[in-house]
Amino acid sequence: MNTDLLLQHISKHISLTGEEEDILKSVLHSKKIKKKHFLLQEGEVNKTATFVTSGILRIYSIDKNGFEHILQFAPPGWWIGDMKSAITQQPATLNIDAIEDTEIIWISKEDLEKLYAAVPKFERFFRILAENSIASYQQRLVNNLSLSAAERYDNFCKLYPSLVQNLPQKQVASYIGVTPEFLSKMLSNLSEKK
Amino acid sequence: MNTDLLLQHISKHISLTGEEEDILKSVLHSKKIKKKHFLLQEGEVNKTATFVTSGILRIYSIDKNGFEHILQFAPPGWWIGDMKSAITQQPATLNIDAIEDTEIIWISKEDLEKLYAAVPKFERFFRILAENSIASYQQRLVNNLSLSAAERYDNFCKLYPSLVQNLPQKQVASYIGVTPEFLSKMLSNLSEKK
DNA sequence: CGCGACGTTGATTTGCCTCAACGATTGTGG
DNA sequence: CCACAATCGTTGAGGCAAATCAACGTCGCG
Repeated sequence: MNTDLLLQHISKHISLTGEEEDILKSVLHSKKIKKKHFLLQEGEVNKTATFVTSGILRIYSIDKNGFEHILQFAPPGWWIGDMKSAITQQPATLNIDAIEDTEIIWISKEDLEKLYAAVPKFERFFRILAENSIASYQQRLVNNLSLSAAERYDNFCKLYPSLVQNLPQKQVASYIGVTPEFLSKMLSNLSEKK
Repeated sequence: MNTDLLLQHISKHISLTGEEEDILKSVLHSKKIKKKHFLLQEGEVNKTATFVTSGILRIYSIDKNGFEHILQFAPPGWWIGDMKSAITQQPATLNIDAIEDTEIIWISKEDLEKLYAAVPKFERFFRILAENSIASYQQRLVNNLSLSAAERYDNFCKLYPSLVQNLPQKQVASYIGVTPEFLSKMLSNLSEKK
């Protein structure tokens, strides 16, 4: 298991002794998820904290008409999960699958509680992580409420330049909240204006 | 200062000794905010954690055309803040003001750090708080991406029945993401169908 | 090779917005 | 306590951004 990226990510917010690092490593597991395969499906319970080390995951809901709405992409270095299900241990309403072959590191909810007990510093780490996540959800909401589709697209490109290159266009459309057809027309209008 | 509601709220997630409670109380301040007055304005830095004990606050952005978009209401028992500004200590892009006369308890960022150092349990408390907040932002985003205006209104009424009673209709419109005119028409259509 | 996912383009529809005018209610200063 | 302004909700006419539906070309992959 390649824990380099995870340890590097953690060390940005808290510093661990060798011993604490060992405790952490004792609860880590790794897993590979093939393209289009699920890490979590609506109805299952989200029982782990998940960190992406390679590839890309996405988390999305499926509405009553069968359309997907992407909440977040998780490239390497990102955490992902259905938070409501993780907290309540009730069935998830969100789905997580792999856009390309992906590797993750995961920690079970039980082990995470043990980790908090053994090394309280991790409470701090995940607090900081969660607060950063709130900040980006607040921003995302503001954007959805106040920007036009073209502006949301622009914003997405600036925020995730590397993702835009690697994602099918319809995934970007689903993230910014428009139909694939509309995004296609928007982009062709945009390029002919130049 | 009336700390009952706050202590009760905290005790749902962690339990404090008498001594720890005293340490907490030593960093608490209270403040009254009159209706329509600001707690935080775009451009200022969010330097405190804020807990509402009476009244209602709202947090919102103002777009380039001058329209307000409400991210959250905070009735008694809720925390509120511009998370990005609180983390980075950069100027806020969000505004917080009082919908009615309101009382809050606040903790400065510096004191909060001291509190974390003195009583690490509070890292846990705010981690749990933040994770719950993420869960509701995820749900809010799903709703905004997948529901019609009427469905979002319905949802809001079910989620915050007491708020719907006490808020001016235009505030609800701003929260669910429609114009006041449209919400008005929606509601009159809805009632004539019955 | 052939199938299925993806992107494109066009015609049409629609959910929601804009602008404007008008009562009703609230609140505030004289 | 009244007069006036400000805010709020309502209603209507018209407009626009984005959705819908359908048809078609293309490419990557099994």
